Amino acid sequence: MTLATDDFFKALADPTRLRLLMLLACEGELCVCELTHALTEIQPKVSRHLGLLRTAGLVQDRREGQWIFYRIHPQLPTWMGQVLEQTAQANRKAEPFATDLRKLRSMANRPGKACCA
Amino acid sequence: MTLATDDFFKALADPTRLRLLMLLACEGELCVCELTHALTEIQPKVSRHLGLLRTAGLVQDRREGQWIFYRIHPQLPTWMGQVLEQTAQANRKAEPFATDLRKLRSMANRPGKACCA
DNA sequence: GCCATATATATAGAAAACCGTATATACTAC
DNA sequence: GTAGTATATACGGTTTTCTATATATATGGC
Repeated sequence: MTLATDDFFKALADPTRLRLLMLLACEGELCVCELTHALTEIQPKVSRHLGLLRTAGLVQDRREGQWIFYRIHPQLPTWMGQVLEQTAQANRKAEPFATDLRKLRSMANRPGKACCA
Repeated sequence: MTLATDDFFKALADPTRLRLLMLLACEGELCVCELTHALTEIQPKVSRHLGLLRTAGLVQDRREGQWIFYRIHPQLPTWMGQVLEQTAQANRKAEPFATDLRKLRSMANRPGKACCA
C-alpha cells in the first residue's frame, strides 16, 4: 500500500488530523485517550480521524491491553517524514498542539493504570 | 496577511493546486496559459485555483502585457518553501506534473508572441 | 471604434468531507 | 457471568469544496 502524494496532503488538510500528526511526531507514541485529552476533542472524532490516517498509511497502531497506541508509520517515505518534522518544528512554539500534554502523561502513568478519568 | 499552517495544507490538498505549485517550484515563473496547457485543464479551472492560491498568499502574480505570471510567493515562510521544494524533488521523477512543458515553452517563445493556440 | 487573445469571476449543481449521537466491539477485573 | 474502561464504527444531517458553463474584464493590434 503505497501512499500517494495527493493522499498525503489530503490527510494533512484537516486541523484535527494535523494536530494528531504533530503530537505523534513530537511524542513518538501515544494512546487514543491521551490524544483525545491533548486535543480536548470527543473520542469518536479523534478515533475517526486516526482511522483515516491509519487507512491512508500515515500512522501505525499497536494494541497493548485495552489501549491502542499510535505512531507515525515507520515505513513512511523519507520526504513525508521530513515534511511532518519540519511542520512540527515550525509550529512547536507558535501553536500549541496539545493542552498541557506533559502534565497529562505524568498523571496517566501508563501502562497499568487508567489514564483518563 | 500571515499564512496559517492549516490554510497552507488546505491549499495543498487539491491535486490541481498541488500540481500548479510543483510546476512553479520547478520552473520559477509561468503564465496562466502555460500552466493551463501543462496540466491539460480548462482555463477557468486553472484560473480559479490560482486565485485561491493567490488569496491564501502562497503565490504572487505579476502582469506583463496581456499575460499574468505566477510564482511562489517570495515572502512565504521558509519552512513552507522547504516543504514545497521537498515535495517537488520527491515527485519529479515519480509523477509528471506537466505534459511536456519544455517543448511547450520553446514553442511559446514569450513574451511578444501568443503562447497558446 | 472592432476583433482576438488572455485572464478572472459568477452561478448552480454535484460530490466530498466533516460533525455529533448512538451503538458496537474488545479488553480487564471481579 | 456483570460492570467498567477504551476504542471503533454506523448513521443522518450539515457544511464545504469542486466542477463546468457562461459571462465579464483587460490588453493589444488594427
